[in-house]
Amino acid sequence: MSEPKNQQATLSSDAAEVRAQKLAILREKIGDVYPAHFHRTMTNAELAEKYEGLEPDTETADEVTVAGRVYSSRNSGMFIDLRDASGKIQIFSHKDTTPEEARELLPLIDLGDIIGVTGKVRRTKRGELTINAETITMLTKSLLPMPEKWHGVSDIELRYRKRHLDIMTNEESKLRFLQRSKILSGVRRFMEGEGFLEVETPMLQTIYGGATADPFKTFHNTLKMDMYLRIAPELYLKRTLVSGLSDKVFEVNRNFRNEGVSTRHNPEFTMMECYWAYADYEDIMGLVERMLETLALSLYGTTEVAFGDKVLNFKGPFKRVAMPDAVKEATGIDFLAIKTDEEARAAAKAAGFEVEKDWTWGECLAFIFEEKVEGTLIQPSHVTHFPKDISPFAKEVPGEPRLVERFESYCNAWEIANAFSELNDPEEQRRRMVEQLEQAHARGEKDKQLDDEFLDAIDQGMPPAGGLGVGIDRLIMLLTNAPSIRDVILFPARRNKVD
RNA sequence: GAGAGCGUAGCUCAGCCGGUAGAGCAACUGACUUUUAAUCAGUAGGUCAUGGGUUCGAAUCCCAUCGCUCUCACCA
Repeated sequence: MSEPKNQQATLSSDAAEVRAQKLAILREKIGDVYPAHFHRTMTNAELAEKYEGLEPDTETADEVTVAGRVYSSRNSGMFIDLRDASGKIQIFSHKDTTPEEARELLPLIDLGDIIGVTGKVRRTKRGELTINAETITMLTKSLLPMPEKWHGVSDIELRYRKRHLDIMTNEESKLRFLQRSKILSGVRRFMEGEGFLEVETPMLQTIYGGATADPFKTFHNTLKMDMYLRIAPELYLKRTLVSGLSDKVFEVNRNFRNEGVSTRHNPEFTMMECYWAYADYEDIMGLVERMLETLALSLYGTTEVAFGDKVLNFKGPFKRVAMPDAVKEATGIDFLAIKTDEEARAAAKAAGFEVEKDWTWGECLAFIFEEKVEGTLIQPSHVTHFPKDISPFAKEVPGEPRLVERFESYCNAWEIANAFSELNDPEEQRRRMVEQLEQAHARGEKDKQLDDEFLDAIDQGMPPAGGLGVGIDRLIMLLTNAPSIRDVILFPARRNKVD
């Protein structure tokens, strides 16, 4: 709708009004409803662990202080389930054990409020670890109702727009974001274990490059110039490699691409890129295998990971297949026997593929690969020997100059990694970048410029190296059984909505 | 960008061969009191996304707009 509705509308619902009234009463009664200082003696999980062996129907003299959000309330507040990030604890308030002053607060406490409780620990005869409340401290009054307690928030739009409600009420969602953090730190730990140094390179760039994608453009006021959010860190990481700071560098950070949004694409996404001097693309294959295996093991204790109705096995070594071989097997077309672009197009056309009339041999090969092979690559596998035409930063395969030492790792038919033996011949690099630039300009991409600073660094001499990029969000999807990239990004890109 | 589908109470959902809006949870009032989605009785809550049209009558049919989802395209 074009006219924004009054924001007050959401607050005027009964539940919210009642909460506002309760807040006013609380302010009158206890003063500060949002106190700055409160210290718990332990988390709910620590409490559960400490008293794991406490028998049912047993009281202790141990006094503890806990804090958390009220998730449910039974018997008019006599039983309250309090949750902090670590877990749940039951609070018991009864006239025999809880002073009048604390019990007076109970009618003013709503689901979703954050409270602190001090009292003695016991386990009820039903086996529930419980604190007999002696003091109750209001820490935060919630002015909005909690989502339905049994189903949580299931409206997909709400789950993405109000992620706090999603995580608050959906255990699966909470777990997935915990796993995301674990995977991210796992990637860093793995790379450091392999001897890589984490570095940070610019996200704001004056010349964008390192991939083919539309950038986000912005403007620097003081420098008075256009800048771009990076589409890849590649060129800066290579300049770092030239420096000799480390022979193994990596970066985990956001890339930005001004393109389509889908279940597998978010305009900003997390990429891990690394460059390894004196290594080649085959060394990188081993690195990818070790990394995925390590991550799966750290999450599940096994390399077998459920995804939808499939089971993905990340145990290395992965299957390896050269792109021309894969295409030959799938279609019978032997690209290595085809000499010219024209013959390649004719062969593709004869096999029923619609090819553009200016496509090269390599473009035809890659197209047929995507059409016929990509979708079959369910278990983790490496596809090697890419056409040079679509790989401006990779070294030629000795004896077959139309192919390069490049591989992409696939899983569940998605590309999850892209790696090459990095081109370090300055003259060849310049030729290919000029060619790429001309193609970009021909496409109407007029902002694309030649990165002279990068070429200058390559002129200085970059050691032979293997390089790798891993799409971390997709990797997380695979490792956490998430059907959409929005399920693994806390706040995925949304259209603005005024309601 | 194209196609298909969806949008009903704070939340989860019924109702959709057109006859004037319903349940559960949450809320409120009361009862009960060692519960585990507590229970019982009652109350309140909706411009059925928005705007138009067809009709005696529209949540329901049609059109447009907004938002979302999926598929495709672009792209990894």
